[in-house]
Amino acid sequence: MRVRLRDVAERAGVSIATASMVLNGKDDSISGETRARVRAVAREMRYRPNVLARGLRSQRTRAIGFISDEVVTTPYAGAMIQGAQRVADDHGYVLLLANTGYHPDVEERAVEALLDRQIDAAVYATMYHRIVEPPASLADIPTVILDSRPKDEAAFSWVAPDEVGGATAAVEHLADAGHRRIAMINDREGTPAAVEREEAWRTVLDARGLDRGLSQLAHASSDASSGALAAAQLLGGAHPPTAIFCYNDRIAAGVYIAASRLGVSIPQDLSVVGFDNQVLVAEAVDPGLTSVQLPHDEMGRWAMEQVLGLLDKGAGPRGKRMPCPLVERGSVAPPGQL
Amino acid sequence: MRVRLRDVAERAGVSIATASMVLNGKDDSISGETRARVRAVAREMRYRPNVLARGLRSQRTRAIGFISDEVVTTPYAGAMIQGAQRVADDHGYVLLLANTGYHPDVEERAVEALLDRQIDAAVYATMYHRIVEPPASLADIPTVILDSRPKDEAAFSWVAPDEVGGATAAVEHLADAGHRRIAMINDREGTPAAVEREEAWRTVLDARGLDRGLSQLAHASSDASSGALAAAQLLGGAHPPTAIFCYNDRIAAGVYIAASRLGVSIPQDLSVVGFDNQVLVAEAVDPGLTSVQLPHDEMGRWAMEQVLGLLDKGAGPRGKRMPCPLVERGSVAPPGQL
DNA sequence: TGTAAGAACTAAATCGGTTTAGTAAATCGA
DNA sequence: TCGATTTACTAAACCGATTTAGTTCTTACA
Repeated sequence: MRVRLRDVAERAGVSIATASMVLNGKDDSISGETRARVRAVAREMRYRPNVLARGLRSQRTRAIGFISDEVVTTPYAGAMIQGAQRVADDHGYVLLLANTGYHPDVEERAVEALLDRQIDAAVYATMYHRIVEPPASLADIPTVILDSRPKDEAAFSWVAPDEVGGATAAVEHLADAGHRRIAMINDREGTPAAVEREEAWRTVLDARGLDRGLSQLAHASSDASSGALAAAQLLGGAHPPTAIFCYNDRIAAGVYIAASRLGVSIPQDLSVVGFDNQVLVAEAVDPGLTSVQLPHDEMGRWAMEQVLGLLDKGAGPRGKRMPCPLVERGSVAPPGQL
Repeated sequence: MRVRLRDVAERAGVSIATASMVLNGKDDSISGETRARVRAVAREMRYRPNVLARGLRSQRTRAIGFISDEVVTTPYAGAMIQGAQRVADDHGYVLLLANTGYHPDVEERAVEALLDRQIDAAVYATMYHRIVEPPASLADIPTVILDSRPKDEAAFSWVAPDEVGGATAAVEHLADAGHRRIAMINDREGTPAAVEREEAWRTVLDARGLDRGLSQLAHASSDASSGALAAAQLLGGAHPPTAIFCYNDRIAAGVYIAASRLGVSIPQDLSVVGFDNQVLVAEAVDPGLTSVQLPHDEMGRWAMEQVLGLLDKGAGPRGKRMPCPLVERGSVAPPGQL
């Protein structure tokens, strides 16, 4: 059997109450001698408190619920869990995982299951940046939203990528290289990520006085073959772009495919910038893809720090946009003369 | 506050004991009328048992620890967690997550933290197939190893990919297409995965009477640029292979890069098969990469089913090799005539 | 008619801690 | 020197369930 507090107390010749207080640092009124003895015995017997019993009485379990739609499955997502996990671990907290798979019923059940376990707080993570409305039952405990924004910003803290900043850096990088016909292939769905990245693209073009008429916008669904189709159209037009800013790396991979089929070489004839910085994709293509990094790890850390902060300082909800740095590889060069 | 069992009992006009028995189905000696009343009241008051209290008394928490080295971070890994999660969820269990990041101290601490929470059983998952020795403290509860094999096979159940089966299918697929000079680029580390895949490659070559002297073996570290180097060497030799079987998809991506630089076209001049079936990579290249799939989801499910089985049937430890199907895309064709 | 057996419940112990309300002895101030 | 604090500790309540050992009240049988 496990060593119980009672065992420690008996061996140290003190009451359970005394042992408890010593081991929890509430030992203002315990003599140094007793204190030392209890500590020594506990260590010697390798005492570890039963977290269930403790939680039952004190109503704090040092467990944080991590609720995600499909986050766990996506290649980006690991870093979010990882970031959150590390911070939790540093503070002696544990992560309780629940996957909901988009289904509201499942989500409801999953959240209930976590609440039944008396989680102290929750992180509500999503696979991609969007507007979410977490289940009502989460309102009872500190909850922060990870990689999305809440419908009601006053109700929850949140972190999301600074899409505008990242996209701006990407397009400016192309403009700085000398490009004047910078196309964009955006995602077909009007997600916040898509809207904000497109907006940033437009803003930079305007600011630089680049002809929007020649800097075309195309759409694709988020995979390579659809990206290839869109790119082929763009490149086959009358005034083909010399650079393409892609909604994500998978679409960018499609651009590589189309370019290679059309005999357009990257980066000599065409510069490409992606988004997500999925190393697997970015390094699988030649030349390596310059891409905007989504700060998953940082967001995960921030979310967990925020949630722990809410737990003891009890501050109000806050929102945070996490910077998205541009990672340069070999897919951008000055435009050739056409 | 939450509704407690006491509240339900009071409202239903019965003792706490009676209410408990009814709601747990131990109601052999409870009248149908009382039974119905308690059930109705519980539903009406939306009663949910406090899992901590229950676990404290009954010593079963319906929580399974999921311990992983870095599993959470890798793109393959999500599917393992997902598979395990789903099965756990179906049986009313919850997953408690711990990441250890290879560090033995951290691992020790993480496992202790889970044990403190009275997990009923554990899944010990790894990022890649190898031989592991889980911490001793896990011996006290049912534990199954996911994506690796234990040093002591009598001590733990385990699931690992059927590397030999998958690799055999891959090489036979190439041989069936007519190739006689099938090279392999293996991983530099001698992991079980590498050893077994190479062994399968040799076996097929022998069985088919293919000249091993011409079917060369090269090595690379598991990334695209290293793969490209190895492929360039292979393709620049006196009798270049007409097909390459790669240790993984990242190396295969490197083969694409080398081939394109050397003007070797896939699949006309060179067929390629990868391993892992990382969709992001396999679809980012053109033509799509034929690859052997690692059955992460299935392994996750199997591990969780096994762990739950151990929990109530208490059977002995078992090992399982999960089949790795070949996923065909466009990277294999009959060899050109040289 | 008396009693053993069964049906339908309930009181109380228990799980392993935390926390509150006390208590006995030592120290202090007047 | 005596009541008031302070110091150092402990008994017991409590958290919210499960579970064991009874306790009534019927019913059945001899």
